[in-house]
Amino acid sequence: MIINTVGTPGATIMLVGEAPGEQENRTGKPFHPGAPAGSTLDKILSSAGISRHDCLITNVAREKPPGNKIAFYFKDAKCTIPKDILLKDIEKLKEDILFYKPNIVIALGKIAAQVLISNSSITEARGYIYESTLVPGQKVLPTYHPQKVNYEWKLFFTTVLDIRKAVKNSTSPELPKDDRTLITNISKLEYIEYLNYLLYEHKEAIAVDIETLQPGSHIDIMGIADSPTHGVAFELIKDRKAVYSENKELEIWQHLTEVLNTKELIMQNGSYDTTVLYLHHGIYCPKFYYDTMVAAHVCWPENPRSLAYLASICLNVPSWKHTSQSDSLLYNAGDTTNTYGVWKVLKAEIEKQEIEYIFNHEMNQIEPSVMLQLQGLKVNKEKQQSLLVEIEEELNTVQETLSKTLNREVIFKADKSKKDAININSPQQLANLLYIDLKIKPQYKRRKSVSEERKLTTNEEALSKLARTIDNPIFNNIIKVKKLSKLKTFIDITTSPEGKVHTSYNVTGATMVRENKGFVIDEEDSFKSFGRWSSSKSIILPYGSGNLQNIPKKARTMYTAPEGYEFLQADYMQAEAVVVAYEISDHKSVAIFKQSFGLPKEEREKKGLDIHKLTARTMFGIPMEEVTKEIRKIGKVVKHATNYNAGPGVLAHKLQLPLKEAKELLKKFHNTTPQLHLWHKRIQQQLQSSRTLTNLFGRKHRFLGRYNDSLLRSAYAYIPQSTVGDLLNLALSRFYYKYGKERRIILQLHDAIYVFSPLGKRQETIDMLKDVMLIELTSTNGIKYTIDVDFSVGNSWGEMEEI
DNA sequence: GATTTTACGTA
DNA sequence: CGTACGTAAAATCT
Repeated sequence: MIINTVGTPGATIMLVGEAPGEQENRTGKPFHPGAPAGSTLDKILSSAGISRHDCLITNVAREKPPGNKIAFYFKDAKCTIPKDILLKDIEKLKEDILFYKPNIVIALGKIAAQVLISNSSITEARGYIYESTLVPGQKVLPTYHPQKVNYEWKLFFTTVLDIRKAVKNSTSPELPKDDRTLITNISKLEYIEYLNYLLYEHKEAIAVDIETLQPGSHIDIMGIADSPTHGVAFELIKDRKAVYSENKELEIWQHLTEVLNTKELIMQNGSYDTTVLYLHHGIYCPKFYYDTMVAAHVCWPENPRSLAYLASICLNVPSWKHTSQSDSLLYNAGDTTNTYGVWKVLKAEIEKQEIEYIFNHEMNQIEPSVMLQLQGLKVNKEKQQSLLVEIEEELNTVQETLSKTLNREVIFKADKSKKDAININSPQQLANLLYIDLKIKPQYKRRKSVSEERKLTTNEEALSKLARTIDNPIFNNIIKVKKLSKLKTFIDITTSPEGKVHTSYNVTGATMVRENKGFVIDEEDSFKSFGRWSSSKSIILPYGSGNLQNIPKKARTMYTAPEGYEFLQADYMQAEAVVVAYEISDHKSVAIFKQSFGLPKEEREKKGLDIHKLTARTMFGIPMEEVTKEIRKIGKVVKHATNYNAGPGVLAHKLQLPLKEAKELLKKFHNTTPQLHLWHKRIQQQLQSSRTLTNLFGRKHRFLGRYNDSLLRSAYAYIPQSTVGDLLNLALSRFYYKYGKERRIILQLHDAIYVFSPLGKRQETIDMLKDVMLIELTSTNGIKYTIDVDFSVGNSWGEMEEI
């Protein structure tokens, strides 16, 4: 059946989808309201304030392709070259656009975008207005296809904003006017004049953005915007050669330094720019007050934070990111002006949401995080070497054993010259060996839902299960190999010329920049974060394994304190469990935390103040004396698992018990601690009414995913996890600004701070840490409390003892 | 060579 | 049907 354009003649908006589906084919209506995509489209339109009666609706292809596979209409797998049969439909689409003359066409999904604007990357193109390549002069705005939104519900928010933007632009057929002036050909003399103007006459903040060359992160373009409509890009390096003589460049930098030291600054991910400016030019940027990435993180933590994304939802400017390589100066000027524009919108949003406190709290963390990145951490080369030797020896022993038992050469790393050998670290080869050659009962990965396809696995969970059920040392040896090879990756690392490793701490959570072919680009698809820092490889100082928040204990031993210092670690005790206990008003647990506050370890043990013993005791209804080590462990695991709503399967795995017993344990726990389920109910109600949760510091998070169990679990974790994250980061920045000159912070590990303490000044350091870390919290129902801190010391990061 | 998948380290 | 994060190495795609 041929499905033609439907809708209200005279409508100013035309929606163009991909091809009719099953139901459309039967009913003759594109995006039939009963079909999944049609019903999602209706939800999107209504959230954007319109309905399908305000639109003309059509598809690129007018007939359902066989098997619903759109690739049927194309000559290439990427669906860019249409077959003749589709060319006829495209011609019809063109005729319809010319006949109905909509003011704006919305391209839903990549096929429509490919046909209408010759760009099939929706992630890159969406949210911007283009002139159609199919119908010259026609305005087009691409966004996600409703079916895609169906699969990835978090895209709903963005798609609605895109439609709203299209509605705003539907009052006339003209392309939006671009009133920005982007200066890219300014002489040195004019530039210095401009810098002087900024310094002496311009009153407002300025937006700054540097472009850098990799490797080395050298600044080739310096960008400044003094308003959302005026930006200046100035080139310092061209074709990898300095544009100016040393003296002239020095003169420029002197003026720049003065500007950057004096003006209030706006930046997008200024963490990167300020690190480079400080490392290469000694420029400090004391008034860097406004970061658009931080602002977006506190306003919309669940959405992307790249400048291209922010500009698409905050501004009505043309798309410019694709010019980064063809015209890097124009691109940079676009970056700075748009950063300025985005800041103005986000500033208003911060005020509207009343989250100035969280914004400033995050801005305060940038300097300490930059300091940590620049400072790095020294590796003890001798220890590193001895660890490597130790691991190699152990690996060799297991290699021999495994080769003998299998009667086959065993290797731990891909090696094309050894065709008959089996690589234990290859999931595929290992699966073949175990499940085909040795005919062992296949193990499947745990699935998130039953509809997912079953997949073979050779992960540790599967191997340890096999080791328990089948009496054969091979499984434990394989596990050993995998563990040792993994450990080796943390030890066999390159260090800087000074023998250090560096990490980039990301205040806004997930990494936002990545290096690609020597260019630093925005990471488009990672946009999570619960307010904790993440740690990743530094592009500026790329030494070490990158992430310093996941180093195994054994590998930590190669990080030793410098002469005259010791590692001192300050840890929030049971932090998340304390937050949960107060949130749910678990009076028994609260009493334990209260009584043990400030007591040393021995004292707590003497008085039996142990939260896990309490859990076990309450669950089993036995006196404290009868809680053995084993029973306490059960209490500990159950407490932990239930805090995050884990199921019986996980509990059974962790305690190595049959599923039935795990179920009974959970039942026992919930019978004795009914408050937990009640709290989960309250969270569910909040999510249903506003989709928003607020942690104890006022940090808000909107949960935009589809309302299901996975979203709920994520939500249950939010308040304890993000509150502890904010608590520690508040303490860390307080320490940095108050004691940073006397004591060096070394590491941040989510609920712990590490510092170097001079030998003989341990108590002084502890007092400083206590001063900044003991912060009073107020639970949601108004109870005030403080999470206790414990301290450990050691010569190396890996060997620390509680004191 | 680029991208995706699998596995696994930490709090 | 713990959550959050990041990286290494293998597998797969183009």
